[in-house]
Amino acid sequence: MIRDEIGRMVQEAAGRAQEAGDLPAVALPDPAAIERPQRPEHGDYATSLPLRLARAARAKPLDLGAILARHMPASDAIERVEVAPPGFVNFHLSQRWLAAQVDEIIAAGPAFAQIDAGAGQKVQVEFVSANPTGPLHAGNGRWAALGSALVRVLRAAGYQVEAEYYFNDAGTQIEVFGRTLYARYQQLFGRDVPLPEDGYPGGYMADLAEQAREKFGESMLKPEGEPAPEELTNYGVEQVMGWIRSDLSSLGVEYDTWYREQTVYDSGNFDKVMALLRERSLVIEREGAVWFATSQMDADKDEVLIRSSGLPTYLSTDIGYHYDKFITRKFDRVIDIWGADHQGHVRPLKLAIEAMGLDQERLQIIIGQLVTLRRGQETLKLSKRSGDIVTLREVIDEVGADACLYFFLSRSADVPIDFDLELAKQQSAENPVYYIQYAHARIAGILDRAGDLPAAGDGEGDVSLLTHEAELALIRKMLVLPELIEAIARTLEPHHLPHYAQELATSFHDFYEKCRVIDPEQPDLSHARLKLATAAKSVLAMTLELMGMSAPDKM
RNA sequence: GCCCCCGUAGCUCAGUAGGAUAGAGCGACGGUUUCCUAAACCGUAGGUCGCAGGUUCGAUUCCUGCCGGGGGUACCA
Repeated sequence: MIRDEIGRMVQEAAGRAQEAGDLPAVALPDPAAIERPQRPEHGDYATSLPLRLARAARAKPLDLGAILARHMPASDAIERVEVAPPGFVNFHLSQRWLAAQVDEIIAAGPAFAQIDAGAGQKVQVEFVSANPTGPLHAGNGRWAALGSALVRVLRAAGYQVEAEYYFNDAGTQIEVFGRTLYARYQQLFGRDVPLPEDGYPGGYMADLAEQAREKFGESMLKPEGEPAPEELTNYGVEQVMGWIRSDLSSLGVEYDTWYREQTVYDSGNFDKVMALLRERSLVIEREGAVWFATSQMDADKDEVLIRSSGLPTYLSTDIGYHYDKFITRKFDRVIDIWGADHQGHVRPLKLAIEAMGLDQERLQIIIGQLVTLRRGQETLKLSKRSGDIVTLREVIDEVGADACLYFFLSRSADVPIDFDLELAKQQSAENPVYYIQYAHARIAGILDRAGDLPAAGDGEGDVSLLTHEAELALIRKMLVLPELIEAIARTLEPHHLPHYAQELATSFHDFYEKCRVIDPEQPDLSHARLKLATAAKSVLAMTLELMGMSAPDKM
């Protein structure tokens, strides 16, 4: 990345200046902070190092800037180095170097978006992980979009990434699910059985019971008063898991591992981690329950691990699950994406990680604010337990997978989303999604017609002919992608991706208006522009792919 | 009460580990097509960055307090 190269050059300049005695031996920031100025006249990159060093060096920022500029190593990429008040050093890329990047981008192909920030570190990203007690609802789509984009970006950034879905196929909610299903099933045979009070009221449970009847006939019917047969519950859970997988798949979201909660027990990891916590005297028994003594650590209250009923809590299995992630499967880093309604679990789980003797920092939990769904004025509930849900499937069918991904991805995880289905449908015609995809389709159209053009003088097209402002602006925009990937991998904030895609499309559309690509009168320039279009198509496609969106050749 | 997140243009939101004159989309208003897709382009209007202090050469960005909104504070997940 040219940005990093400039950073190294600035450091080198500072080092040389110190050797030459022009700059006092003050500590230099590592690495030198390179920014992108907001205004074009301030160049492509800038550093405020002079302002930062002024105090320690007891010198005027402008003088320091001049010293740095004087000691900057020569580079083909940089045409001009300027010192600007109050103490910036601005770097202008050379037009020739910029134009040459078009060939570089084409030659690199997908590797253009590949950087090595991760150095092969093993990272797991776990997301969605909704209970298999009902179909995914619209809000779950947010975590699907965010998580899958993050996985792709981290891979591009050189991490070895595994995407994982955690199925809570054991525990209280499954038991309730089973009772509800069995009640629905019995009703089909005329038994007057009420739905459990705490059960799942959604209509899909009745559909599921109907399916069960088709499969099992009445063989699941047990004598009155007996509990729900395990086989029926398992059947229901498997069905729901199938729905979930297929919904995610139609969003283009792929997982490497579908992990089952039951595995935490079967593998012995649950017992191991409980024993570990006991060894460290962090487990106490009180009021008939077993507690994790987090108040002895950095918390103001203890947490229940095993209820007085003997059943483990969600927290305790999650602790076992994370023991499995770190100890058994040896991930260097684990990223969990949770909704804000789970934020209370962050502290206790992190304390458990610490209790295992691991650095808390290895577990990063992204807390995303919740999605509320509305249809016009009517606010819709997004809870399986309250019954009336809007499924992710409905949203995908109504607004399309691409628009859905784009919408969920374009907002920071820190802000709640108010999703208006009516509005989403209305706006789908003038959606940014189409704006971006249209740019890709436009290029495909141009490349299709390129055959009509006479051959270029040099046989392939000399990119140094690309000197128009709009051409250079497009190239500059393309060069942002690797920097963006680095930033997203560092901040775990993929919402920059849609904004970038939009800017890139704008740069292309602007170029398209101002520079005619296919012009038989100017074959050399045309071939150079075809290369630029080819490179832009490639970068656009990579950006769309990182978001999980399609890049159509025709619209 | 305590903890977490948010408050930026009429609306929806960006602002990339404090930087130089705060941006985009939509909406509003006005323009652009003998020419590769007008699902496009160009222009105009629109802001005391919730309020008040503090740190700093410099704060939308960091700290404190207040106001407003969302979430959490269960032997639910």
